[in-house]
Amino acid sequence: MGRSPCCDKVGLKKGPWTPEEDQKLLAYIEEHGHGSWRALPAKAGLERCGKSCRLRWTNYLRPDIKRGKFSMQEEQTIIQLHALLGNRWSAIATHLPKRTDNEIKNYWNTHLKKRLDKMGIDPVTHKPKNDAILSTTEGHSKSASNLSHMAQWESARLEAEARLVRESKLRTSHSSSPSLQHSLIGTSASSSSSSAPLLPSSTPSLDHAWNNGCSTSTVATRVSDLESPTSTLSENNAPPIMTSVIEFVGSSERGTVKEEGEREWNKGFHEYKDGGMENSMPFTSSLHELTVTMATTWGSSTTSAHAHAHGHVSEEGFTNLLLNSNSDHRSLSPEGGAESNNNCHGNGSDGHNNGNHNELYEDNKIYWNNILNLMNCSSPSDSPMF
DNA sequence: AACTGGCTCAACCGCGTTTCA
DNA sequence: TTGAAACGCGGTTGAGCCAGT
Repeated sequence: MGRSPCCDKVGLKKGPWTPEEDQKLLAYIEEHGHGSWRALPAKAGLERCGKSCRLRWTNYLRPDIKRGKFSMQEEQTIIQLHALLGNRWSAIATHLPKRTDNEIKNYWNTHLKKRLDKMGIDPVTHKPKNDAILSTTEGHSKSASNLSHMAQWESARLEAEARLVRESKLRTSHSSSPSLQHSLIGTSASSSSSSAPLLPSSTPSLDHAWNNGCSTSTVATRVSDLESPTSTLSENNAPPIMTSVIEFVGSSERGTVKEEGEREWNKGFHEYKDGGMENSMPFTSSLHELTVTMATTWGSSTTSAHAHAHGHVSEEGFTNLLLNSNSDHRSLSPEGGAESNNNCHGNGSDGHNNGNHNELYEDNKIYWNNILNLMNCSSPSDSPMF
């Protein structure tokens, strides 16, 4: 289990990539796919380690990477997901199409963290720094403390999903075209990671492959909009996930995952309830009831509701939910916090630094409403486990 | 013009996980 | 079953840029 020795080799170049190196790497991958990263540098005529090549490709050269400023919506999504998932950048990147985990991580560290800090919110815990401010709103404090629980559950959920994806890959591979099959099996089954889909050797154009890869799958659904540059679940992307969900309904494998998840969520629910959050979250006494509740709650989204009616929801639902929660005026909590979404930690946030506690409190309140709404929406039934 | 300090982000490092012989 | 190799993730670094003095 030792460290990968690839970067220890003497004579390998480090540091910034030159345009010539980029060109070589691009040309090679366009023609052959990356295959084994380890073997790639030699084959491509690069004096780099495979790891460096992979990083350069995933973070910079890939054709589907969106560069430039983050939109406000993206910022909010990052903040909300960070509150739920912590520093799981690849998982966060899953929900931000065309952004790399590295980019998100950098953006968080250089912009968002500071912004939250200025707002008086601890960027690590997402709890208000000044507890006194919230002392009159015990519910929010409890919400804050329970958030870490939620994050743990979400982690468990993601892991369960990853298992599901892993299984689905194996399953779908039997019915997929050989090239895609190669692509799916060839990727790592790691929960949060997989390399970019391998390109069929006959693929004439890289862009073409990226744009059409999904269509060759048995899952014709194009969820390529959800593709995330680096990511894990995203790359395998929604299609495999959805496939697995569809295929596993009623199957024993799915049942296993479901049971696991059910136990976790039941456990979580009790902790959650003990924490006084039962009013903020549509937990119900039975999974069926929960599903129905969520389907009803999500009535505004046909897709989501439909998915819930079948007991599962794809990643897409979660992402859309995040994004929609920023733009529409759904009010899922009694306070209707979603209505104020757009200003709490976006552009307007910097205007709240002057120590006005009322304003700060309002900011925090809105902020937490957002997160709680998010949790409402991305709650258990969101998971394929259900 | 020169210096300084802060900021940004590409790239590296080290570790944990997964794969495979 | 085991251990080495390969891979991917998150934390960290440092070169380059820019604004302020």
